[in-house]
Amino acid sequence: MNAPTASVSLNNIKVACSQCNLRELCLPVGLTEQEFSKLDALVGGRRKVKRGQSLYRAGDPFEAIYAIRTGFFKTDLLLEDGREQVTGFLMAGEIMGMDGISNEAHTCNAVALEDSEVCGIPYAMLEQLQQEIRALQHHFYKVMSREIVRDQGVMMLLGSMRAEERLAAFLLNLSQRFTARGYSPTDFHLRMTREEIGSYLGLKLETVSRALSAFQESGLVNVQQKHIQIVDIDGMKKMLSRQANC
Amino acid sequence: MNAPTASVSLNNIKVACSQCNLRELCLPVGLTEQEFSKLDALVGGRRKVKRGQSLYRAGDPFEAIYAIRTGFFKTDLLLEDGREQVTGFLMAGEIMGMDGISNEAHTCNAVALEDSEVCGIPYAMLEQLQQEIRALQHHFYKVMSREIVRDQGVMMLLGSMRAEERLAAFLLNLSQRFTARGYSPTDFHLRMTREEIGSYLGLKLETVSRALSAFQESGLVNVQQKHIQIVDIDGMKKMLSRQANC
DNA sequence: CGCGGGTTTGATAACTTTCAACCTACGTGG
DNA sequence: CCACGTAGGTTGAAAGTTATCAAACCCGCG
Repeated sequence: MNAPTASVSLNNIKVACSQCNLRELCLPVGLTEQEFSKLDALVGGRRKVKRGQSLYRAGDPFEAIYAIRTGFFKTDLLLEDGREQVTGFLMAGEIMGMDGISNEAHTCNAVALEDSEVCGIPYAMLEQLQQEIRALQHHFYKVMSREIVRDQGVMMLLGSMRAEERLAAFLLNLSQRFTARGYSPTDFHLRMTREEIGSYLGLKLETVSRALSAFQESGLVNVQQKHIQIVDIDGMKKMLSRQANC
Repeated sequence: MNAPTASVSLNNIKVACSQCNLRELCLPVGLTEQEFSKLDALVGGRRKVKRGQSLYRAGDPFEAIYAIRTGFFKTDLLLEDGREQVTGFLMAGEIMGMDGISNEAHTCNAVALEDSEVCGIPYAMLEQLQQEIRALQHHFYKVMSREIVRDQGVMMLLGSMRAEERLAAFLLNLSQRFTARGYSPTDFHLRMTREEIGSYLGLKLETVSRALSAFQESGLVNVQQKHIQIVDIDGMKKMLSRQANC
């Protein structure tokens, strides 16, 4: 057993991307061993973020992007009057902070919704490494592009759906992302409050609550506080295509 | 006079980025002459798109991104039921098509709202050239990041503003972009219909029309069909910060 | 055991959409 | 060159959806 000695600080434990069970979510496939070892050297190390704490705040100088190892985050913007607009919810394997590239400062806040751990990837080094690993460059463009496509989807949701449709789309999206991580597609725990869901969906918290109650009423879901059980996932999907029938 | 012979097809006229008066909008600053000549070789050539025509459609294989030389575009998604969601309006110097990187296919349609001309930039070659010109890599990441930030702004608009606030934000955004291109900040021509504005802002065309009428009523703007004259630009800006006072 | 954040539910108000009629400008073809 | 057709725009009244305000509830935690 190679137990670490006391002199090895926990902070020095580097992430080994090559060993990470999330690498298929966050890295390109088909890297060589050599490429992996370069990558392992790049990743700056893990950082724990306690529930409620910020990983970064709007205005902070941009230095790194972050891959979530464990936990759950929201990103939001604060308006002058103190109201917040949640712009995204992020889970393990997803990448945060790319908004900061354009101005060399973050434009939103990233707040942990549960105790979480992230891998920091210093951006300057990432740009450097992309010169050496073409697959990484290609992959990273894809990641950013995916973010743009995701945002377009949210714009569509906010621009053209009604409250219940928005909530159905939201739950189905979560379901799909949990599935991709090996969790149940139909049973999950909401890490965010109704107010945060509402902010993300452009609704008030009461409206979110009412929509959930309505779904329960129709037998689409069981809601117990933050625990959601999707009973009729096809019925939920029909809520989205329903617009096609009007 | 070096008049082209008949054998010189118009299609062969290459763009010279180094000569383009929009290069400051679309390229990094500080490129060397040598770098510029590489770039000139890269850009695939101009393409004219007549009003109403598509530059690309959702589902088209992704081959290139496009910089707008002249004209005006909208990007939109078509829902199953035929309704459209406009996701952006783009003008000279702006770059389109980055949504296509993630799936190697475009996810939206790009339609010219007036006779336009674009520079196609084959994506594979762009990735290649970034290996040679670091400044280009950095710049292009910034462009994509800016797109993400822009989308966040739209999400905020759709998620937390009322009809008149949305329209005010929209007009001020146009004003600012026209200004950056040397046009009047207060006098401009809308290239899109009320319906397209409405789709972009998550409103019905009648609501857009009413909001414009209300602005005219309050002496904020003069509206004559598609010609907009902003009379009280500070008043418009107050419409946005107004939320802070409630 | 009680407090407080988060949630649910009801009644009312505010906003936006819908439906409908009418108007305006522009391009086409006689 | 003018008339007419049509797409786009404006306005009004009614309906629908969501927000707001208010009260009560639930549950975890100190």
